[in-house]
Amino acid sequence: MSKREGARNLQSKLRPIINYSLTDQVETKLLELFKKEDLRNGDAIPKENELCEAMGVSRTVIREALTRLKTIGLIESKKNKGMILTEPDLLIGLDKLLQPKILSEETLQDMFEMRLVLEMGIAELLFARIKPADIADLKAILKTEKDYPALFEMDFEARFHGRIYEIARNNTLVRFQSMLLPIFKYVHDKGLKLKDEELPKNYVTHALIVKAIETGNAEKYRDAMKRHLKIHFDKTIKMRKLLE
Amino acid sequence: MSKREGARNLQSKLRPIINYSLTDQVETKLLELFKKEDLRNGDAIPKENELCEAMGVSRTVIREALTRLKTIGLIESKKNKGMILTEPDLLIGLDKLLQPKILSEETLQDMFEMRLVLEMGIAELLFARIKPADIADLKAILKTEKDYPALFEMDFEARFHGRIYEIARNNTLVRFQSMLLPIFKYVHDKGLKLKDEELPKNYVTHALIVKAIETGNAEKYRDAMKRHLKIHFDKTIKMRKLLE
DNA sequence: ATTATGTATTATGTATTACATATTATATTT
DNA sequence: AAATATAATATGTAATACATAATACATAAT
Repeated sequence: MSKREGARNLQSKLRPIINYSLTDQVETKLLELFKKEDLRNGDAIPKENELCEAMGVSRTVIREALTRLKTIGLIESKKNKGMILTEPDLLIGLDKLLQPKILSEETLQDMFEMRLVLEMGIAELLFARIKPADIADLKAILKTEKDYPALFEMDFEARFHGRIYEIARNNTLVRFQSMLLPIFKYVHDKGLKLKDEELPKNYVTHALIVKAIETGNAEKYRDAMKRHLKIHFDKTIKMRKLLE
Repeated sequence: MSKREGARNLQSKLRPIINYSLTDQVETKLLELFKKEDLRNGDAIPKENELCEAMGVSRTVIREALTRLKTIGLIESKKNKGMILTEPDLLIGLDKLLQPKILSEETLQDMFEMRLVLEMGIAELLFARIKPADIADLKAILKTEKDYPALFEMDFEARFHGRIYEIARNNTLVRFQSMLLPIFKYVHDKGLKLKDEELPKNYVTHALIVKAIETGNAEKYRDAMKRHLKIHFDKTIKMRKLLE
């Protein structure tokens, strides 16, 4: 039995000690408190000094735990008023993290695919909620793209596809996809570049997608969208095989 | 013009002063530093005291800014070693936020729909990556569900649908959907309860979905899934109309 | 010479105290 | 009664000191 194996064997008998810091404990206690007291959105929470006394720790620790909760958007503090529970923004912090340099290849690929999944999956909600005025809007957007040459022009993509989610009336998705797009572009650009002549012959433009929306149904929309995104699908499938 | 309107009018001319706290500024500066220095995953960042001196603020402020970055998973600190940049977990903090009580009806609905969208949109990736062994796995899961009576049995749903995402080989989605499911269940349960006899006649079970996967293609899968999720689609469309 | 143990150093974690500052409520002035 | 000054309050910031865990280095034992 090697030294390392010996250590592991010992570990299985003793189990390593996990040392939760005071801040960790306070954070947990605070979350428990909110739950126990059934505090809602907008309700005030105890003052820092009250928390110090109640938990028997320094204000430093209390404040660090509170800072964490503020960071995830669970509470808000006003200079004299104290602190209140807030409706947290699920996408908070995401904008700071969704940057190519700090994410692994793996995660970037995951996000790339997530956008593809969303574009395809939105169809049902889109058709359930679309109104005539929305189609007019989409057509207006098309006009501004008249000489739409490039395969992936950020601004165009953001506006057009963003509008799709707006029509589907899901605000979280609207915001999420707008955060996703820069990542998508990055992964796209980094991947194997296609020469112009390699562009798929039957490339589906936004205009064709609008047509599918106007005259078709969920399946037709998806068929158009799938072809619009074809090279991206091809690319991610190729990439994922390389990562394996 | 009311007093309030007057104030608003004045505001449009003057624009309120936004007062970034020291911590805010330090946080921004830190992020800039990481970018400027092109720091990567695992790289060490300056010591707290060095940062204090460099920026001319107290360690209190530095530490509060650092706590924020730790909270979103951007850096990690070791007791004597100092701090390093880490690959942030995009889903960090989400588990603390994805709780019915602290989210608005609107956001809950958004999340409910997001799951529906993902289940439908995953089809392409699923079929691009599925292997024979995966189908066997799915069938094994079916066996454990043999007397699958309920419309939405958390554990079954989590295992079956989770496996779908695993097959699609997107780890972030796997984890995301597992966090999403409790929310989904909550929204589902809260909504109008269906009596047994109201259950759709042609309710599609997991078994039928597996069949669609085994013998079909993306469209067939989606058709099955759409019918499997039909009452949920119906419900969310009804709900959203109520919210308008 | 090698291994185990003791020691010093280092950087983060926690505690304490003090003061600054913005907001609210109260008191005062006109 | 309305405008203004004042006090009280709770968070934001600063400074200092010490605790503690991890590492490197020195030392002693075999």
